[in-house]
Amino acid sequence: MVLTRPYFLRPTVMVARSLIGKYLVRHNGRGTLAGKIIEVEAYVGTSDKACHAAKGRTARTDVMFGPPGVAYVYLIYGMYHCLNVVTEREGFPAAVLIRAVEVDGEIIDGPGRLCRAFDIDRSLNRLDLTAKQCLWFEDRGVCVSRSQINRLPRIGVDYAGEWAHKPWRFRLRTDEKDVVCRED
DNA sequence: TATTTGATTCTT
DNA sequence: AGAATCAAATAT
Repeated sequence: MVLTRPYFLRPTVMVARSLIGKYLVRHNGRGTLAGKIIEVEAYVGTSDKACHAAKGRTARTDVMFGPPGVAYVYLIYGMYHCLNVVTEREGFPAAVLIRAVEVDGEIIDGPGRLCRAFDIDRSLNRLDLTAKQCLWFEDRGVCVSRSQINRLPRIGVDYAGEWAHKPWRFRLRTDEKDVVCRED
């Protein structure tokens, strides 16, 4: 089932954690590719110094101020793209960065490599990810309990001072098998 | 208008 | 440890 707008209209950290185990699905001229999400990061509001929106509403960050469930794709270090999905209400800038997925048992680690594998670039910026066009999220019934998720500091945000330490990176544990499925 | 930097990755 | 490579932010 495709994740809809209300799913993303929630606190960003909650959306980030719940995206672990969901699927990212890409449909393009070469067919359809789906990957289980295993790592994400939350970026929350103008007070979060690591969030691009901390600089205010600019041409670049404008999309984060818009409605949730929309793609925010940007170019980093001149050569790699990063995929985010906008969260929370319109007017509150926040998003979740998709850092790693698993496709057919193979882990695609890192936002730049992920975007390369999924053929994602800035032409997909502002795409509605709830409209099932050429990129969307699916819940395929995979149950991930809180004990299977590691909370870690975000990567590459040392410049953000105190905000750099916030444990807003979520990664699926791969060292532990046969974890009982349970809601919490 | 010029310089610096960065939500990265690959090579040395 | 450093290069690749460029848009956006910041300094001048």
